[in-house]
Amino acid sequence: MAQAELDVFDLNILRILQKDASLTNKEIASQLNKSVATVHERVRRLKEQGYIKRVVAILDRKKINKSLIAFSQVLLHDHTAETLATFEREVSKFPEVMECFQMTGTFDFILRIATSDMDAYHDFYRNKLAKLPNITTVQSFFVLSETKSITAYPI
Amino acid sequence: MAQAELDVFDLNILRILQKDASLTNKEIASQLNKSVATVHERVRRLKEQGYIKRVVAILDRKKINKSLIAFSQVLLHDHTAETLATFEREVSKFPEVMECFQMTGTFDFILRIATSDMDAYHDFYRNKLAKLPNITTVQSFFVLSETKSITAYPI
DNA sequence: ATTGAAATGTAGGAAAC
DNA sequence: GTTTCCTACATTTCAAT
Repeated sequence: MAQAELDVFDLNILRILQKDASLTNKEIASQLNKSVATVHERVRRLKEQGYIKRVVAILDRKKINKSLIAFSQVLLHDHTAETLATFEREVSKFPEVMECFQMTGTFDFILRIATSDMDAYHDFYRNKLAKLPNITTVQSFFVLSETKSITAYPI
Repeated sequence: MAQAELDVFDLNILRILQKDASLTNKEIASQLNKSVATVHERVRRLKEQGYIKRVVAILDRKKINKSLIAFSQVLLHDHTAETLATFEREVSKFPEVMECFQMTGTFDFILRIATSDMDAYHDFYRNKLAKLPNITTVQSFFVLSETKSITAYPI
């Protein structure tokens, strides 16, 4: 499968779907002055080729009792392939961990942790995260307020 | 409008839609052993009451030329309401800024910045971020690798 | 690759329980 | 609040360009 470049029409479709994937092909077609069948075919290809990874519902975290978001910076003892792989595998299993990135700089990983409150975070920290092997330090920062939070990349 | 509590059925619907919002009501109904109309009504309510904020397409950032993700920690000169509000308002206007959170700890804000590469980040930093008023320091960390990245809260 | 039109399936609304 | 029924609309396929 040749990975064709995206044209302006593809990009416009992606822009729209990143913001609202509940729009119908008809509405998208009308915005972009194309036929419904063409939009359908383009969207099918964008999914098939992996540009669109998935379509998800974004919830209001405060309404579902995930009021506390923490960013936790983790430093490991060493950086052997084994140590890194073990940490990544184990930390990914925790449902509280929504994101885990290996980073440049003075620590190794940054985690985004979602819990209901500080008690739940504390429990996660003591009984899950801090029990993983080879951790030197964990430094946590908590979200006070959310100024902007979007999933759409600027394209 | 009374904000009713969510029952197990609501939570199951939210769990499913957080992972795949392209499923039809029919498929959800079959998974949960309920009728399509019931699922339809529950989903309608979950949207109306704001539990579901929006439905979006998640793209593969590397395929759309957003290979570089930075987390930037920002410290401001002061914390008057005016200074905070101005920073929040202005930084939110930049399309590269996908997230902005005010934080506890040794800095004021954490930003998630998406750009194509280090040159583009540098340009963003010098010509946009660093030009905002009242910034004391910006410390940036870059994603080396993505171990886990989901939008679904654990519920 | 794009289109209009046909066929299929789903969403959305109404009425009864 | 749930179910069944019904209509409108959306998706999907296809032949033609």
